[in-house]
Amino acid sequence: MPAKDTGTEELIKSTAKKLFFKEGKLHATTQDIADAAGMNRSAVHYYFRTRDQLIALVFAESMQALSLLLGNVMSAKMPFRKKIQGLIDVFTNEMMEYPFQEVFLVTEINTAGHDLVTKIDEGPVSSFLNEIEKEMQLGTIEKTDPKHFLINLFSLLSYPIMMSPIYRQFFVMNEQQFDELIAERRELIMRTMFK
Amino acid sequence: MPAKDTGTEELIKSTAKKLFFKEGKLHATTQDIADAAGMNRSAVHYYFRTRDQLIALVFAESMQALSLLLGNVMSAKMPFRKKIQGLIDVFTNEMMEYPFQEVFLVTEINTAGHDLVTKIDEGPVSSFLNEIEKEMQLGTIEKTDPKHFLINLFSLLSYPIMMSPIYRQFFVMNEQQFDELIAERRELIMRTMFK
DNA sequence: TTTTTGTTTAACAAAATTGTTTAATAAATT
DNA sequence: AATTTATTAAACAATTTTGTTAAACAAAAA
Repeated sequence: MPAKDTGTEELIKSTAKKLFFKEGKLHATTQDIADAAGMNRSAVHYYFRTRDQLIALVFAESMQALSLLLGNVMSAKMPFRKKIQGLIDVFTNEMMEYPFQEVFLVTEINTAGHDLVTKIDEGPVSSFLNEIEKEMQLGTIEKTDPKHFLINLFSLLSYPIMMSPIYRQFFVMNEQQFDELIAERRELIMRTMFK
Repeated sequence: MPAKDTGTEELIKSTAKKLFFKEGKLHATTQDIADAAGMNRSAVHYYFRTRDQLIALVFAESMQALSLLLGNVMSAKMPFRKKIQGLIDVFTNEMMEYPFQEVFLVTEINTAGHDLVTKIDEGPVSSFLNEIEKEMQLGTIEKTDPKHFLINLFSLLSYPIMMSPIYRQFFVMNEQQFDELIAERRELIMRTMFK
């Protein structure tokens, strides 16, 4: 027998993620996925039974990965400023690779009603909120609900990238020009968040 | 004959918008729309022929409406600060009513490849960018590419609302609590954009 | 070599979604 | 009142998408 080959299963998942997260094709069918992966559609069903199960898995893994990624940076032993710099770097990279991941997640929640509470570790976030609050008391950053600080940060990081198909047309820029604009933002966001 | 009744046609469109923009059900079928509008699915086809045409129309109207809404504020004869205040108010209201409108637009562009250049009036945006640049020279706001100023503004306005299903779970807040958080942001965004 | 096991595909079947046609209905016009 | 026109809905048909089954295939184990 062939040694239990995890390759194909992984290929299907990563292809699904490519279509959903990279290309923003939220309506991709199992046929679309099979085509993009260069295989028969039955393989998709063989490994994941139904489209819904594949999507549920992609959803769960996406949440887990994001949670882990952010959790690592948030709970790292670093000075606050460095941590924010880390968050900006890590999250910008993630968004550049998967611009529509969050769009997929929110749409899935809206349509299938997934429950992500069980899929994320609240710990790092809640202790990071405390850290933000301390920093506010130190006067490094403006005093508000620390949730606003986090929301602002992710807004400035995510929105421009996930909405790039709209804003690229709006500002009449090609993909490269827009990428340069995004690159400028790492420093810009840093300046905006402090002071 | 019955006087050409625009009521039903409008009802179908507004119901489609409700599903797409308000509830974020991007996969809504013609049956879903008909059900939500309380009518037979044939009516949808009678008025719009195909699902694609209905969606194309909803897309175009959405772009037009947004363009008009923002254009009006941007080209209003007001001091700069007032104009930003106006943008914040108008856009927050729009987002509160249709949280997933932009998600719909970007997904449509990704899947159907709509071309929105023809659907928006570039004039107001480009002259508003000039106005932002002048303000930067006056020193009211930080000096960068004025596009960043606009992108920052819309990021802070849109993202938290369109991602609320995720962040509400993230921060363990119910709908009302989150709405209060959003309400606080009008002033917060104003403070963030200036200084 | 021949089993056994896991993988891939083709063929089939079922379900969901879309689109059309035709008939019924109702209101305005002639 | 008869006719025309616009609307609605039921019935039907076509297409798309999903899911299953059975056979072919390949590689490891017996």
